[in-house]
Amino acid sequence: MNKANLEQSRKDTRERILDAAERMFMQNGYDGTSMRLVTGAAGVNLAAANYHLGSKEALMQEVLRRRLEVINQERLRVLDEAETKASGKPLKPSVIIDAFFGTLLRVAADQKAGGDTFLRLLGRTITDPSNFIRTFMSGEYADVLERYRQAMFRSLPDVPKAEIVWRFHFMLGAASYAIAGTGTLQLVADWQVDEGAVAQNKNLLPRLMSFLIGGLRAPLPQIDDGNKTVWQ
Amino acid sequence: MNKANLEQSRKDTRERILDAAERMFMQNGYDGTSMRLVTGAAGVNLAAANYHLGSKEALMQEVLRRRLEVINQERLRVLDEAETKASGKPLKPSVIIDAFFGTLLRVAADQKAGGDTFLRLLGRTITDPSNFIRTFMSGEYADVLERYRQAMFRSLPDVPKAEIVWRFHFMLGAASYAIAGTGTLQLVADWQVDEGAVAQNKNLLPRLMSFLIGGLRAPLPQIDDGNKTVWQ
DNA sequence: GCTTGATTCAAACGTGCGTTTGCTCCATGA
DNA sequence: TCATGGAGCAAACGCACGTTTGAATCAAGC
Repeated sequence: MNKANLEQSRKDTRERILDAAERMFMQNGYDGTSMRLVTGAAGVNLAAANYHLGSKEALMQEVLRRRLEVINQERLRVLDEAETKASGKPLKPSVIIDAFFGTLLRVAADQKAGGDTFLRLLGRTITDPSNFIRTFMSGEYADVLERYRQAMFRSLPDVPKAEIVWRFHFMLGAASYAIAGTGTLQLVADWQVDEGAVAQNKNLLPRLMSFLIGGLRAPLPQIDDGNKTVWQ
Repeated sequence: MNKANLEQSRKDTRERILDAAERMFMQNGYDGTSMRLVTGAAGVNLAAANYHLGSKEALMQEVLRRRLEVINQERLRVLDEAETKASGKPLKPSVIIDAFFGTLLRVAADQKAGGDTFLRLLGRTITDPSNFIRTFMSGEYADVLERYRQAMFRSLPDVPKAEIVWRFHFMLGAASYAIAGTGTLQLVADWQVDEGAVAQNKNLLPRLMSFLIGGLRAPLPQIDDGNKTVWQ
């Protein structure tokens, strides 16, 4: 075995662990997934997971990081591109929303394998209670969220910033639940029948986009502080 | 000790376990919560949980059931009342949405204690991967979902039913994430500062309602099957 | 040919888990 | 007065967990 093959072999084991972990975490959640389950699914020795990844927490972080890195860099790139094209003018809300949520679904659909699995893992992880996951995700998203927040503020100068933040939260929730693919309440009958249904489903993105933009542009509610501006 | 006091004592222990479990499950998730943690927080003996509730799974189900029962019965009552008042005519979408999500928040806000804790637990449980929770929740929601689905279909006769189901899913996601109170991405700075913030926050409901109705009434997306109807 | 260092592996470590076991306590009612 | 049975309790059960250990394996480099 030459050096390249050795390198390949090492990489294979590590990535097989990551791929299996992604699948198991998606299906069973973090606490519901054991190292034995992961290494069993990956077809490697139990100790290999700790050897290559360090710990269960580090394994989870790497599962999330390796894909979020690609997605969030692309999110920044697309936003940069849109702002360059707009040459200083504020972006339309729909452009920002598509750059954020559309990029997520497009990148996931592009991945050779695991894109769909990751989407559903992400949809569940976003509400995970465990502390180290919340901390890690905050860090991974910090830059992207700050840039998109500013873009939204510029895009909607007449809307109170608190209102924008709230609606961004609602959008995140709607998108997360949809890509999680199967919440507790299985309303869409053919969900989870096909493993690759979420990312492959080309109808999800336009459906989601319509809903999100509709929600974002809805008339502002009447709030205690007397703000009655209609958002249009 | 007379019969009434015995009864009271029995009830107290059982309910203290349920209250503590509700709090711990909300904070740590189902798998992340141990029976020792629950009974410790409740100030009762470890064996008391199995004695009064049977098992950890049964404990979780009872935590959810005792509040969902009240909420879902009220949801049915409010919908019945609205349909009676409409005397056969289809309801407005906003009325249906308020009957579903508004009732949830109002009932939770009414509860003397634990309403807010339960809301956040519910927001997280709705994406829980574990099988027995999904099965249980499906059963608990079956009647309510069927009634509301039919009401929505009648309310929007020109909109494809598949589209209505999708948008109901989006709404569920937006609401769940918002009431979970703290997702991984903490956009709203003052969230989770105050234990009673969600249910007490009178501004959440109007904000959520505006967003949901805006999303529900958004123009229909262009779908592969060529449907271009605008939903208005 | 032999050392080196990275990888694999079976086995074990200690710990925390859900649950069960007997025992004690004590109000109840015949 | 005393048997009855619900409730509380300390202790233990067997098991699965994350992690570590130390030996075995093997290509690479001198």
